[in-house]
Amino acid sequence: MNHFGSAVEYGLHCLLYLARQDQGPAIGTRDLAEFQGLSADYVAKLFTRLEKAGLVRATEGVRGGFHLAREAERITVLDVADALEGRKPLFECREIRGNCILFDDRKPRWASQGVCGIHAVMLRAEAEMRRSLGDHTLAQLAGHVETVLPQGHRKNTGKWFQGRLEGRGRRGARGTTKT
Amino acid sequence: MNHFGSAVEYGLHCLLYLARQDQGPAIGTRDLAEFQGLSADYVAKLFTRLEKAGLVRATEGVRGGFHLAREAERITVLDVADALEGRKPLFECREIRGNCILFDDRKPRWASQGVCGIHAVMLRAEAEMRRSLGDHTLAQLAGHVETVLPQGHRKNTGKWFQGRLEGRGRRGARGTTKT
DNA sequence: CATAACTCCGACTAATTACGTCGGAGTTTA
DNA sequence: TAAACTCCGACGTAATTAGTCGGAGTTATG
Repeated sequence: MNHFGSAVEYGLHCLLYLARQDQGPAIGTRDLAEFQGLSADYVAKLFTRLEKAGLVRATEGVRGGFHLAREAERITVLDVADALEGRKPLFECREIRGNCILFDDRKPRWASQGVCGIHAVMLRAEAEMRRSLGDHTLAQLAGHVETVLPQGHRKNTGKWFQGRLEGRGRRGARGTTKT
Repeated sequence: MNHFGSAVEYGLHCLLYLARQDQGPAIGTRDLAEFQGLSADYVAKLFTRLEKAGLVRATEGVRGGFHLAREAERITVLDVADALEGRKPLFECREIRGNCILFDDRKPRWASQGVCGIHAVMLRAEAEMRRSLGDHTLAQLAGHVETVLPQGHRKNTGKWFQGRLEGRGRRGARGTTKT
């Protein structure tokens, strides 16, 4: 399976919407999910993890939703990945070194001293990967998206979320919009 | 789970033994496994993949076993990982872009043009990781091991494999050495 | 003040994947 | 000729991921 799963992908896509409208009102997870055709329950779950990691801040109640907890320039893709899937290593060393049949019974000290050479190579590769992810911020990504999308689309997106927000709390406005 | 699993780890450890004794006779998978306390069946399976990828060459029959197919300087950790677990990406883009609720029915061309920004970041990180793995060869790793291990140990290792080889083919020499 | 919408949170299920095992077929040496 | 080896794909089990469900607390509307 892939090292980064759907959680990271969904989370990043959602956070980009927050980054693009951060001075406005809070955005609800249900709206984010519906706008992108994702499972609302699942997105909600992801946001609780993002909040625990201190990347977003929730406001409760009917007009509630989420904001970024700090500027988009200071949230990296690496932060998001670690928050959502827990900092997991590329490779986990099983210390095969110590299994050598020649040490039957007790293994000598040098067999488990320092880091296994293979493990060291993997750690280095992992560090490179993390450095690369840490170099990209939500602000950069959001900026990129702006340049690619037609202007009209951005406007329509803003309107849709606005309309959604205004519809909230009104009795029966949602009814049975369960997917 | 980890991106690189036990297959890569076992495979690299085994290949290091081949690299360190490459001018000698072939080494059998059963011996490699037993020496390191691994499952013999599993190691055998890994070597069929390594052979398909052209990294090792088998010689059949009673005194059979494996050699590296080319010099240890020209086999990288990346080669081994790809051979054993198949070149799998860090991340697989599900093209969330195209799900936007505003395109109900047919999505515009620009929604799926080029690479998704998030995907691009992931691809970059993956490239960095692969570059790093591609920079390390079996020869380097084997050289490192030599500097760390006591001289006596290398000698004993050679002897053990030698002894194992000579014991082969003799009626009943192995008997029920099944683990 | 009561209701409906929201966030918040952990337990639960289903599908996929990694790891390891097994049994059979062909090859070579004692 | 028989025993040991490599070779090869199918199978089983355990762990992880993706997604669902139900319940508790908070806030605005009628």
